Amino acid sequence: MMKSLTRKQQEIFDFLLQNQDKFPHPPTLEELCVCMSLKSRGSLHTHIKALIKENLIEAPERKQRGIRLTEYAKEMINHSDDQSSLPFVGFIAAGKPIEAVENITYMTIPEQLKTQKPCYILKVKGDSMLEQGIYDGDWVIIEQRSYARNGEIVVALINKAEATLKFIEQYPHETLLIPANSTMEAMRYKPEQVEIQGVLVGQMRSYTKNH
Amino acid sequence: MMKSLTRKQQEIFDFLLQNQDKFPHPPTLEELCVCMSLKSRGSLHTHIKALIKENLIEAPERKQRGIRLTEYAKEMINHSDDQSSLPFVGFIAAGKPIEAVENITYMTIPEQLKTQKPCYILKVKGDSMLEQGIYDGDWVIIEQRSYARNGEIVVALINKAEATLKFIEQYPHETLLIPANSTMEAMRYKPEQVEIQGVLVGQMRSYTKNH
DNA sequence: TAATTTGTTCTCTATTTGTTCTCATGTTAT
DNA sequence: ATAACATGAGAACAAATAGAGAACAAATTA
Repeated sequence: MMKSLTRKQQEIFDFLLQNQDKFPHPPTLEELCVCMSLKSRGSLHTHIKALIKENLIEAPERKQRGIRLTEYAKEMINHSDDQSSLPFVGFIAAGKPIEAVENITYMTIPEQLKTQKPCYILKVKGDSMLEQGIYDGDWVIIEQRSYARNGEIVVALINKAEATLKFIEQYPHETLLIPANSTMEAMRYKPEQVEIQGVLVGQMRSYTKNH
Repeated sequence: MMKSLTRKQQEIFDFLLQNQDKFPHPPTLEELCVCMSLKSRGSLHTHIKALIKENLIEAPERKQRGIRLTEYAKEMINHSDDQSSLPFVGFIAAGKPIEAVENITYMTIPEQLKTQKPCYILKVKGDSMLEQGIYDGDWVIIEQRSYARNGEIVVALINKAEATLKFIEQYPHETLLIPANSTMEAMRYKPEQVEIQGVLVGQMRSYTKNH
């Protein structure tokens, strides 16, 4: 996240973050040049391009409406010191690795849906937990944890390759991963094949749009 | 949401917002020109057209004296301070009135689970929406609304006595309330027996505790 | 009815702004 | 030392924005 910002790029980004409310209108390149003590719009623009590439600044596409931060960028400050929000990190579909999203976004989550420990959010693809009331497109809140009790629903990594969301039953020589869908079979593994990546603690669904 | 106005457009819109009470009649283009220090009505009109396109100003349709803000624009200032918490007001169980809680509590809800309009939160008792993935103990986010489209899930008040959460189908002489549970029957009412109190827009479930 | 006001469209022009270039100067790492 | 990179200046270009003024038709007023 925010891997490769140059010193100057960081400086410009910080300035925009701190002064976003102070501009009546989003600043133009010319105005920013003055603030940054630059004499050339062109120079500034190369930095702006880099910030656009990092999804921190809106791409204006030649529109003359000033330099404005993206929602993503604004989230960074809002949620950096705020413990009511959790990161939405990717998608989970039974049998595939977790598909990480390119830009992590944050969602404000009610206290009742999370735990004291670190949690993150995944979006469910597929119907393997249908009978547990977890549908395609639902969000799930996962507590980051490497162990589980029998009967909990876990994010399990199988053979270090496939991720899945299933009930878990662990016995000395066998680990069962059980979908809540009667059309699917329970899967049996040796304990060392299954790595627990987290435990389901909450679930959410929107009935309005496709997010 | 007011995506991107030009500087001049923003300036004009701001002026109208701040001075909407000060004009005995809605201002004419000529009067606005004076306020904005413009010499040409035509120039101003292009900006006005842009604001009309953004649904911030009513189109006067050649009527004279017609520059006025839309309801949408007026809402924007009222709802500019949107907070992300919604009130948890009570329990809903099929066939009983909504059971209000004594102390209303507030839950912070992610943007993705609500709408622009006022919403509130209920907790579900019972299994009448089981096959829609809404379980006993789930929270539901309800948009306060007195009408619904067929196929939406609504909070319906029957005979001014019983509240329930069901699919709705409305026909000229009959209103159907359909549970998503194949062991239960659809219920048929006369339209005047059914009062819509809200529409389901989101759902949440905790897997950890009993709240 | 006639005169005036007002909204609307049009053309023309000027300025601002984002964007892309080239060139030059440092700094850092291999 | 060489290459790679970060940084900055400035020129040049195209598109977006902005304003002036003329002309016209509908609405309003006298």
